[in-house]
Amino acid sequence: MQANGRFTTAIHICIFMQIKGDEKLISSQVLADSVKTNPVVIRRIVARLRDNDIIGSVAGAKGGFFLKRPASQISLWDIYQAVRETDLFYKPKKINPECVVSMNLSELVDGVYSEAELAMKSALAPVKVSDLSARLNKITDLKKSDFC
Amino acid sequence: MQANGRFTTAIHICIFMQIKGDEKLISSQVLADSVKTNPVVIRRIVARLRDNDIIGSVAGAKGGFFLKRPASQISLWDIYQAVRETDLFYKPKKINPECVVSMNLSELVDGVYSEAELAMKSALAPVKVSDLSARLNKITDLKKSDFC
DNA sequence: CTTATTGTAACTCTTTTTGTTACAATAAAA
DNA sequence: TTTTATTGTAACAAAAAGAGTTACAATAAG
Repeated sequence: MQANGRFTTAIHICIFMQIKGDEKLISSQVLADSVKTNPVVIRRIVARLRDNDIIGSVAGAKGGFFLKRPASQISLWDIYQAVRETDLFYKPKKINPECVVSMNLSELVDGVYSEAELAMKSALAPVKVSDLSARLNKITDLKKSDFC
Repeated sequence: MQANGRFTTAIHICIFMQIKGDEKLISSQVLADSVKTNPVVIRRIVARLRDNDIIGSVAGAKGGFFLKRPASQISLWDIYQAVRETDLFYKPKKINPECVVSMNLSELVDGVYSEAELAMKSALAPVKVSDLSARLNKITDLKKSDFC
């Protein structure tokens, strides 16, 4: 899996919670079953979403998670920012002080890399969790009962 | 280093070759010194650029690499495509057949992920290796002699 | 022939990510 | 108040991806 496995899983979590978590707390175990992973992996991703005010949590028996905002106000860009660890592109740390190219490379690519990231933002920001849920509904004509 | 270390290094190589490799072959050893890595690492990246008609090579003594096209016709998008291994975003391989969200997630994110990639292309494609070299020239007022 | 170089395989080392175990903290419920 | 279900997190193991290294056949210049 790549650095962005978290991103796709976080989207999964948010869609799941919109559909299934309406007025109800969802546990990390239920999410883990849906995603086919370990509850701790879920809690780690949720921790990042919690830090970014996307998800809230309740401890103790019958505790769990809930969406902290309407799904229509959670964009894929919000999620991407919450769960990403490293920069989109790598900037070199080993610099050869005797080479003008090496010395200036970071500065040279800096502008373009920022542009690329902004471009990505412009693609991800307009898409909300609710848009994906709506499309899922359209695809599957789903009833709340008929999924895990 | 991340998955995209290759990308930045490949840009480094191309800029270096435009400035220093004018009418001259550049060896993997010289590039490795500039990048502060091993010649084999360079040859591996160059192999990808070669497969994409960005760089050509000559074997044997006094052999080396050369830009196969004018630097003004090599975009960062060309380089990105040449050296990238995995998709920009991860699509899940473990699918839970009992969960509608899991079952349809790939299809749900597919469109947005493509849009994000296209957005990135629109940022990277207009920038050519020659643009970066030109800016390097402006920054450093470089003479061919004064770098490694 | 000798030498310098690419191309590539095979392997190790390092870093990143994911998975797992364990347990304190918490709150519901009996 | 004890039991139970749950989050939060630390610590560690396993897996995957990358980068670095060694080795060597193939090639071409001199």
